[in-house]
Amino acid sequence: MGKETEFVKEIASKEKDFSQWYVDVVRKAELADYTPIKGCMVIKPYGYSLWENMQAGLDKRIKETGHQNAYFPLFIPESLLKREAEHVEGFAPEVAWVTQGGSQKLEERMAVRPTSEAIICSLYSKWVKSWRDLPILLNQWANIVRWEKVTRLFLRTTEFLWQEGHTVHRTAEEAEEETLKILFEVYQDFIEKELAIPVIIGRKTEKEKFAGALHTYTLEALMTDGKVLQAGTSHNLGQNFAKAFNIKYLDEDQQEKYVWQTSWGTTTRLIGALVMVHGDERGLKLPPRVAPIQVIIVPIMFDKTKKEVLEKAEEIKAILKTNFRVEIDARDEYTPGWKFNAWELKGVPLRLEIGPKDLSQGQVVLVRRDSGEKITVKEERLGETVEEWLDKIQENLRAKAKEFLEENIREVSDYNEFKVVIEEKKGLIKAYWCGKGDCEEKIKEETKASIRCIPFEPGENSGTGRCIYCGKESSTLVYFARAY
RNA sequence: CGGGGCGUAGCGCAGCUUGGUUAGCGCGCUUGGUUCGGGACCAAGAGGUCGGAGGUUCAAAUCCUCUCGCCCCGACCA
Repeated sequence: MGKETEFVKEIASKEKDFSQWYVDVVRKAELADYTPIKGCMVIKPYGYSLWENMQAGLDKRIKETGHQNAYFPLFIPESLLKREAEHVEGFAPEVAWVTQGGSQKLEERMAVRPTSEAIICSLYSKWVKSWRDLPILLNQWANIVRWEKVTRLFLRTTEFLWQEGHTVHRTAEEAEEETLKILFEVYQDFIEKELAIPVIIGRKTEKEKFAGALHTYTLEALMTDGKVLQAGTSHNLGQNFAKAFNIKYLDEDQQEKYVWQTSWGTTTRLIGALVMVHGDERGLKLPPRVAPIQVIIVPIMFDKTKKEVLEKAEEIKAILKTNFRVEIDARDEYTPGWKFNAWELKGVPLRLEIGPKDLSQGQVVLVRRDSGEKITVKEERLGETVEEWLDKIQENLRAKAKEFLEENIREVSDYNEFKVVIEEKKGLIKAYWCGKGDCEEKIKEETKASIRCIPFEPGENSGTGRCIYCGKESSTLVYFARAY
């Protein structure tokens, strides 16, 4: 590896200092940077372009499953936020308050939304009268503010971007069905297919669920440092908010009933996941489906042939542009080698080199970011080859991540072994749990590992075992890990 | 919010212990020229409220107090 790493002068070693590597990649790849405001980052054009591609993939799925976008206010009056007791208690420590408008002190202070259940439910109570008004299936793309004590680029910032869905249903079954539909058809499908990140799916424990929800489903992704990141959540709110906000409808049977609700969200945090799942010593590695630039053309410009090479590069760009996101790096002041490294750091999936030798032979050179594999392609086969290779890269990234995930799930039945594994190997541990919050808490205190989720698959694990902590007989097998 | 570390040119750092005239180095940047298939080279230049505020002193990047920010490890979270 020695010689390989010599190329990377700008970022810390992923092997030796993962945290610093992460920060370096985010900044040097120009995804984001710090700002004069504590805990708030700027998402730079390259990073924002990535986010836009991610938004498009999510938005498409959200709409395909019958939802519409809307936009609700940034501010939430304190009285509304306080309606649902568990909810306000959960968010209280991290709410930012507006107490003054201009020179006037406000009669009632307003929260800058830490999430929008309260404001949206207050409107739903106005909108819902009859069973014919249901369901309501809305999503909003918005910014959120949570006054976090410790922040990290993309992973935890004071202000962040997300989408939050808020739905209202007639029956409990319908709400549960919605919660699961979002989990699988929207989130899992998007994260695995577009981001090439495999996820572990399941239900959160009481301790870990959303404040105010009946229960929370989650998608957990494993980062290459062995810690997991919650990639998305889908909550079945039951009737908690319906009762707090008085959302009732008159049913066909002439009975007045409370509605059943869900909410669900994913955030710009997914960008952090992308970095930490696929990145390597040389920087970012972006899945082609969401990469802002899928093909970067680097012309090899000798004095005598510069003009012809550039013309050909433009011609190729024009052809590829109909199907792919492609750019030319024709900057005079950098050598090809420098450009190769720079675009690798930025994670561009495919590099296309074209020089005088290629010109004379009607070919170009293609190089994969994920494997380093290099081939020459005849010009007439370029379009199909690029398409094929982008697909292969997407699939390879997914397969690599999947392999890493599977290698790092370990079933453990002895608590001492648990401690050793979590400390030395990290990753996910599958173990039986008695269901008591006490055991969950003790394990977290002693090992820093939390229960990430209770997986769905009871079928194949219908056996029983002993709680990893107290030894009590249990049929609940759960995933533990240290998390971001 | 507790423990630790850091803050000096765009980036990475030296100088601080033991205060002293003009604050250095590498990369980057500007100009000119030669280059270009894996981070090119030569020459000449530009660039600093030493994170901020206050204090000690004839004199502060250096000593003292306060403060802001970032990173790491904990408690909290998407």
